[in-house]
Amino acid sequence: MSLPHPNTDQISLPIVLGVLGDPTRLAIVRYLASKEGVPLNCSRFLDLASKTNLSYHLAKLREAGVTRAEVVGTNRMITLRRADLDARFPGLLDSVIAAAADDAALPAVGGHDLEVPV
Amino acid sequence: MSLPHPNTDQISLPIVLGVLGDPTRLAIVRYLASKEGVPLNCSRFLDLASKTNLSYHLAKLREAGVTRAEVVGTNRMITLRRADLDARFPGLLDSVIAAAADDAALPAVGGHDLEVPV
DNA sequence: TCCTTAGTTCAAAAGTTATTGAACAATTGG
DNA sequence: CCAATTGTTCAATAACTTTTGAACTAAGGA
Repeated sequence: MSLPHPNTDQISLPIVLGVLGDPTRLAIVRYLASKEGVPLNCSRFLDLASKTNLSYHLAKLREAGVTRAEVVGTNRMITLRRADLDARFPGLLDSVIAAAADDAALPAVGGHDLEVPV
Repeated sequence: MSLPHPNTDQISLPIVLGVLGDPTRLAIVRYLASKEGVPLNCSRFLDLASKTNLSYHLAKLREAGVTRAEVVGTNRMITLRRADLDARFPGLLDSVIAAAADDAALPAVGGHDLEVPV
């Protein structure tokens, strides 16, 4: 079973901007960008919001085409749709991430760094 | 008498993104960008919304730090805060404008091209 | 001075988004 | 099978945003 995602040409600029105009979601994107390539499950974002609320924000990001969620067992592995966003809106994601990186007012995520237990 | 504007370091990324995540405001910004350097008065945007509603959207853009409004007689002359936005969020405005340029779903503005009667 | 033009403000209504807790479903491990 | 883990859905509420019309202010021109 898989979750609904827009395809690349359906990604809309105002919707993407609107979705990124929320500090919680911006923090999620920033964290995904900092671990780019590594699929993360939802619980990695629990310092940002409650489980229910995260489900809501992650659905918004997915429906806007910003993230992709793959079902793996009971997990949803989440990645940034970097290639699709770069194709559709060149430079946008990079400038947003760079701007978010030095915005002290944004909530931070992280600490428990155990993505691949060696 | 002058209108309140945030100064450059007060411009916030989520607020800017949120403000741009509205098709009417994105169309305003796109039009300002297409006439960059030329200050435009509010009535130039009347194909996008009613006068009252424009006042609302233009205030949002101004309060977010995206535009500057200068009072000249009974007019408010509006410009993009390009230098400030570029300083604060390098590349962001350009990528948004470029993306908006080829988004057919966005409302268009223009036609009556009489900014400087020659 | 009076009229017009340009834009704002206000209050109300309508619509949308965010947040919550309780209940649910699906998978995995013991 | 049972329990735990992971995440969703639902309904309710709270909080914000958008849109509207009527009333207003302030400047400029006749």
